Amino acid sequence: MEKINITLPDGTQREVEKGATALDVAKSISEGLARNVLAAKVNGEVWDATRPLTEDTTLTLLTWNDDEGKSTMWHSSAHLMAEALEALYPGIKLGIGPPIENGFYYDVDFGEQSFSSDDFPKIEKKMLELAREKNEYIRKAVSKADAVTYFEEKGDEYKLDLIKDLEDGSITFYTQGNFTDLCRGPHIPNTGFIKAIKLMNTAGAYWRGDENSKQLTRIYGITFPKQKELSEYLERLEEAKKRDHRKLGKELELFTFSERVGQGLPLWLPKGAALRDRLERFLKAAQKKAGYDPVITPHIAQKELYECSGHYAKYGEDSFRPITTPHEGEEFMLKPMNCPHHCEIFKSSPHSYKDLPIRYAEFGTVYRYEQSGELHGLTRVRGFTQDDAHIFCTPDQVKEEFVKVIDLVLYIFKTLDFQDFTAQVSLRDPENPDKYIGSTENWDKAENAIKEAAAEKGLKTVVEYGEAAFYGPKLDFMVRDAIGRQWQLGTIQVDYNLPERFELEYTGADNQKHRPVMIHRAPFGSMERFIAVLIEHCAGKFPLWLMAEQVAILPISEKYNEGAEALSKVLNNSDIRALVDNRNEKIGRKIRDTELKKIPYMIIYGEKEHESGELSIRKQGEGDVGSMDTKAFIELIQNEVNSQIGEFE
RNA sequence: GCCGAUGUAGCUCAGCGGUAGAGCACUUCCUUGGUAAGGAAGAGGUCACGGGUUCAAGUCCCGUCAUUGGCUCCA
Repeated sequence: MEKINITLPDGTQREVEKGATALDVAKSISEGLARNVLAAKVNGEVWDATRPLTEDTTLTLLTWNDDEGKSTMWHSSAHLMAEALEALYPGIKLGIGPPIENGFYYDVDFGEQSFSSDDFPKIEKKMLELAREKNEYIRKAVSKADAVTYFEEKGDEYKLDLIKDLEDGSITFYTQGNFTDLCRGPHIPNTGFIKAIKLMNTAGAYWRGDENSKQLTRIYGITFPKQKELSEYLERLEEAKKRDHRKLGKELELFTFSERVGQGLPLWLPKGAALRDRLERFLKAAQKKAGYDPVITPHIAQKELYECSGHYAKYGEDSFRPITTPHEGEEFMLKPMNCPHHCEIFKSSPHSYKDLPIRYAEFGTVYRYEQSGELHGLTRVRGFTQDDAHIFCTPDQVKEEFVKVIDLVLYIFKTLDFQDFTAQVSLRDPENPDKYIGSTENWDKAENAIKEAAAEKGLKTVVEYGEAAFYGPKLDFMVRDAIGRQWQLGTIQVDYNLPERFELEYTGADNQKHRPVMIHRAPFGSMERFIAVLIEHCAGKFPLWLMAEQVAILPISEKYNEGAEALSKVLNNSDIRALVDNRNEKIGRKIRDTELKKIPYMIIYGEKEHESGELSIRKQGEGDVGSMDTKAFIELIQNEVNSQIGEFE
């Protein structure tokens, strides 16, 4: 019998018979491992664990602990759901059923049959039933003609549409139980690995994402190898729901919306405005140190400005319509971007290379007509404020400026406790060099500058080719919040387009005119979005320095209201935001209400404190933390605030 | 924008053809209490808006608006 060599990830080698499978290899290591193998990575490609190996191979066994193992299982789960659906709804047609980040979906055309999420339990039950049969997923290569015949007989036009684009000889079917699907695989060995099943929701989805095509019913689901993991997943979803910024924003009285004001136009309530103001002042202080010059520009501008910038041609149709003057019929647009205004500021006077870089910063409110279905709390709105700045510099200064902006972003992330983040570097699509404006030399220079700056700062980066804007490469910061969700926040973008369009120039050392490079940057991104993410990240328990109400003084009875008021004045004079709960309520009640408002510190104030001057302190979420005098308490708060904000160097 | 769901008191929700409900919040009174809900009374609603069906409509039907889960989009 012929032998082949298997190299495992730890470098060890094994000799097995030709035609052995990854599962066989797993068995030769341990039975326990074999029971957990979902798929295998064979020379870098994910395969069925049951597919025969025919040549020397480097092999990684994939289990539930590997992302590829999970997605294989979810892909197989999509097939299992399709099998259950076919059994329960004969005659349905199937679109595509891929794994996604959390689970899988399948797009289904139910034809005349009615379907709703009320049917989920029935389907889940059927899926479990089929899973217990431990049906194997069997791979079979078919010719294009046979594939077409199969789905013609089945009458599934979607699969036929898919086959149309496939090359003869590359087509495979997978069969488990009574269900056969067009599929490139891979799959788990059998359905028995699927132990816990939950269908999540349904949604309309166009065939091939084209809104002119038929709309199918997309069913989302997720499966696990253990019931316990499903429960944990559902708990995490519950936790996310509790942290939802829309819910907390209402409870903590941060912001609201009004139908009469309009969709996607947030109204900041006093506490939310105070929070936002504190964040803005924090960034302004850092930007001052970093050499930014604050500027202020109006909310509207002549349409011509955006024709010049090119924004009108690209987005004009999907923007708020222009505002017109009463008589002359001049057209003005609500500003969708601050950059054209800043370009005009740059142009207002001549510049020498000695002036560069020039950094104009503005908390600029912009308005964009987002599709109504896209609006979502504070994360997707129609009017929002960018912590915008535009840096005008020479091509040689790009890297240094990038490094400085990264420093600023890192300072913010550190202060607000976003510890887990990655930087996405978006570069040109090497296949389509003509898509981009600006010289190849400048692009090379800028792309290298970004990569070098990111490397110098030790950022964890992901490089995406083809994700650059047509006007320049960019660096986006993706943060992971406290419960593991990813959000895109800050962005730094190089721009060759606007300096060109606005004919910006500076005089170089050679006494010639040169075109500056522009860098757009927004460390928060937008105040709205950032605050939404911050709320969800800290579950509404903001760091002390950001809290609108830092300390609640709770008098034991009305007799001590006066003393409590006096104490609050002392604290307020030391820049501590304190309030007195002077309601006619018992202390237990006041503590409870204060806890729910997430106020970080409480001072219980009664006879004992009034006499001794020693304050009884409670910390939110922790309870009684002992007593101290007023001076010590003030220091405690001030030290905590100072340690949270730190210094931007 | 498209498909589905939802819209009842400040908030969370029940009611689903026959006189608008609960809990919390709010107001007043009683109580003046020591570490997560003291007691009583009261006030509060054109049941999102506009049409229709019906003797009778939060309740059934249609439209609009908004919210929401997705899809498409995102300077």
